[in-house]
Amino acid sequence: MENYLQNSLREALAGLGLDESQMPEIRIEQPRDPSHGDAATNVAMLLAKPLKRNPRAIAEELIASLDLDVTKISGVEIAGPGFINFRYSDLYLYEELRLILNAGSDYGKSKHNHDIRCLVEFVSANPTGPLTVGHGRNAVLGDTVARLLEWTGAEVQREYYFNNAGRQMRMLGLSVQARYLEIAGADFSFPEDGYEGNYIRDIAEELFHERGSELTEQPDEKVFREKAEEVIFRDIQSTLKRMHIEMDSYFNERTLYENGSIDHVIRTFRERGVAYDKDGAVWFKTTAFGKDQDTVLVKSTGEPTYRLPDIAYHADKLDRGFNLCLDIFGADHIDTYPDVLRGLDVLGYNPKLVDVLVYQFVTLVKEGKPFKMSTRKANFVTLDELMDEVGEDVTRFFFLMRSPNTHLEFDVAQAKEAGEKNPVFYLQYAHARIQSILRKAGEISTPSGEPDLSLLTHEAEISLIKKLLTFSDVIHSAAQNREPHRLITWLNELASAFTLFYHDCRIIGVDEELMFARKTLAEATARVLANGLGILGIHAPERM
RNA sequence: GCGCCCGUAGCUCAACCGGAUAGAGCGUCUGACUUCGGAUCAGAAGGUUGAGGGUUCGAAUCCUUCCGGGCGUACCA
Repeated sequence: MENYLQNSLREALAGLGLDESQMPEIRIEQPRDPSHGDAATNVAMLLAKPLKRNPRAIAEELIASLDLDVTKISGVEIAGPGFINFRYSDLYLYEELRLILNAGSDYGKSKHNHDIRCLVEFVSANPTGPLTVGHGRNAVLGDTVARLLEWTGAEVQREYYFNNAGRQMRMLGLSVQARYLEIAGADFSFPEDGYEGNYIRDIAEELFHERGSELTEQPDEKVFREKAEEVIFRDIQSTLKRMHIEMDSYFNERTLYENGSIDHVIRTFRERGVAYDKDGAVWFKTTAFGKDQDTVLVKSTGEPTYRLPDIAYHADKLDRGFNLCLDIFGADHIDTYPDVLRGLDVLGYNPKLVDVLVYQFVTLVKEGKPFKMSTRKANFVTLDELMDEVGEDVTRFFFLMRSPNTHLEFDVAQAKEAGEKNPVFYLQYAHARIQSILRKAGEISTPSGEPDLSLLTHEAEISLIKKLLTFSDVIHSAAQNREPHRLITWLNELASAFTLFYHDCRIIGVDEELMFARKTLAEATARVLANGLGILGIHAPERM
């Protein structure tokens, strides 16, 4: 419909003597106020300045030369400072409504991004502890944006990037070793910066159970580190699975050392004159790109900083043929990714193929006070604990309902009493209620053949249909902006439009032709609710 | 200090690329069907969009100054 209106307007403008260069961008939007029609454009206002004419006069001429199909558009009017408002014809609405049920679980899918091969990198927590509510936002955002992209036709791969070497992992191994020695009754000293969580003790106990005290003489922490990694990764994967997140691939940072990518980056940087040695370290000349300071790529100890493998990793993704690399980052990484982009540019890759979704942090509130989370200090609430309390659906919903760009306040106590207050139930309830009605209505015989949808003339029926028809638009806009909360807002509006219909229009107990038509509308609504909840990774229940 | 993000109703948040009278939920108050699920619905109260200035037909949205909060500004990740 949007395309249709744009094309018609473009033709009309051409008819007024405008050539390509004068043609403004024709945007069709949905007016906030339904009395302004179903679609509107501001082209006349955009033309007012270049043509030096009154926008309303332009709009009038434009309308006069518009040639619109009456089976689609039933009315056009000029309003306000020069908006042109269109009203859809009922015939068009009935036709589109029929398409919803034909498309079924595919309804809402589009091909907007059919040319995109995207790798979404998210979670990417190193295996030093269980996933916490701090990781939750990342995990759910990444997965949902991936789903949104899939619904707009993109090919998507979900990847988890991790590093199982380095200081933190060593510390983890030492922590487990200390607990193991403690359990075995041997001398031990807990490392100063060790991991204090109870899960460390659990891992040590598991190890003791399997191997007895034969490991007390181990010279280093290797065995313990490897065991910890194995157990923690298993735990992380089960948490993800519980959240309906399935990774397609796991990428170990070590690969980049083994296949020479890291060396290649350094070598190329030196050749291009953007890397140099100073004080025993290798530096990236980021001042040349407008940064205050140059950045260390390889420390004087010979160990690279995380930026170097990051650059190599992104080059690797592009080498694998993806034309969109989407990273899901917390606000603390906001300053690091420009270095990656610059690095890619130096290497000859197109940095525009990398896109970063930066989300603001989750503030954990405990007993009314903000609470600083730390995996090492064991100050955290795990995602599993959260799901035990409020369930998987509420957990996902919670992380999606707000714009990634705003801080998310997470009050533990409030989440626990979430129950009825939680808006996710409003959506699920609407779906369950429709299913209940359909079950009851199914026991009553309906006329055979196609329903006569033209019987749907009530205001509540019409506005419900109109709402349904904007489903794929909202998916598209949520995908393009990487903002899943838009879909939630929209689903709330849909559920609300349905409830209005439910209160005004009975399905059971009216004339059987009308019942058939209304049943069809209810079915279409349930379909769209289920599809929408599915994108959010939330269950659409038959009963509650 | 510098950089990025944020500031909207009592609270938590919306507002699609600058559009028409800034909207929801929770909370508060007043009401509603003897039939399809009351986990519902209708209505009321609640706002100088942090403050000032600017840009234009039009600003919560863009620019600028200030105030307040978060994050970063490591040879940590």
